[in-house]
Amino acid sequence: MSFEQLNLKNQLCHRLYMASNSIARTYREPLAALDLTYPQYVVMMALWEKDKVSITTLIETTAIDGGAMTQILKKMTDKSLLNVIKDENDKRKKWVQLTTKGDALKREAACIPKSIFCKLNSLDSQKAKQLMQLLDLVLSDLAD
Amino acid sequence: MSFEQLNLKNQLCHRLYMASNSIARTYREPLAALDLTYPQYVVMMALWEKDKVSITTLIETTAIDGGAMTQILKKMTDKSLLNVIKDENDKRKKWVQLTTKGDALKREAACIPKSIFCKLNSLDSQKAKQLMQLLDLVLSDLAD
DNA sequence: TATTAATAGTTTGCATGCAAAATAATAGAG
DNA sequence: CTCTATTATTTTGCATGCAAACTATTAATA
Repeated sequence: MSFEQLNLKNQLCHRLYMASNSIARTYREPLAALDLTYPQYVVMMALWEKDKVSITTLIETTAIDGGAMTQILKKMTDKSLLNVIKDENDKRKKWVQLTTKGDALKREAACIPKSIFCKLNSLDSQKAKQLMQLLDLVLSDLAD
Repeated sequence: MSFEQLNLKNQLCHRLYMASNSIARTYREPLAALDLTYPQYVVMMALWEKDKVSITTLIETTAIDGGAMTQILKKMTDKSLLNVIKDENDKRKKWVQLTTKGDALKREAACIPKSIFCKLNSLDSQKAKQLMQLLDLVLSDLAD
């Protein structure tokens, strides 16, 4: 009885695990310059794209864990990047809104995507697009 | 000035982040049945493929953080899945070796890869292979 | 309307990932 | 053969990811 299907080299999951960690690690340095962690950067990107959203929406958009989100928003509030505002009508709900400082940070972050992409020498635009499409297939298949 | 490059939809890293978390989450249930976490499962796969390796080798093979590895091996030792043995000659070095129980677990794990792959309906063998190759490009580009 | 179900967020406990510092021991250079 | 550099592993501190329990509110229903 062979167990080739258990070889690490055949595991898509392990490739994803390594690639995801590897690329997140690559972001560490440039993001440290902005005093942001990777998940915090994801939150910022979400808000730069659409500001003033509910926490639930932010969780859906970023795919960041709800429990972690509470802590992340707390830290980002401490850094004056955003404010969390209670909804007047629905007292369960809260809104997240960038501060002027948070919005302005967008300009400093603008160069990051390109600087990362430049390190991916083997990946031209077409392959990057292809990779994203394949990842989207995985995501839609595993969607709850 | 546009900031499209910062849109979440254009971020390869965010796709990887979501896909990696998503697939690891998918493994949780089947692995819980074996009382294994995902990184512990990766360690097991590495050892099923090649037993009796040094911790350094195991870290390289699995791409698991060294600091985390110490804890993981401790927990797996407590579960009698493996033993960590000091090297006689080089007292810095340690060897990791599966127990009979640890080796036997391979038979129960053998069905897991297929059960996961079955959930990836959109991903036929060819696309899976393609995806792995693209991920390998990313990995080699970002290799230290 | 009194109850019950569903929502929106937070908290908690556990398991990493990661960088940096700390230990211990072997290898190398002079 | 010392002194120093390198190697192997552990420890520490911080930031999540995740499941489950918990709190506070609002919605739905009998």
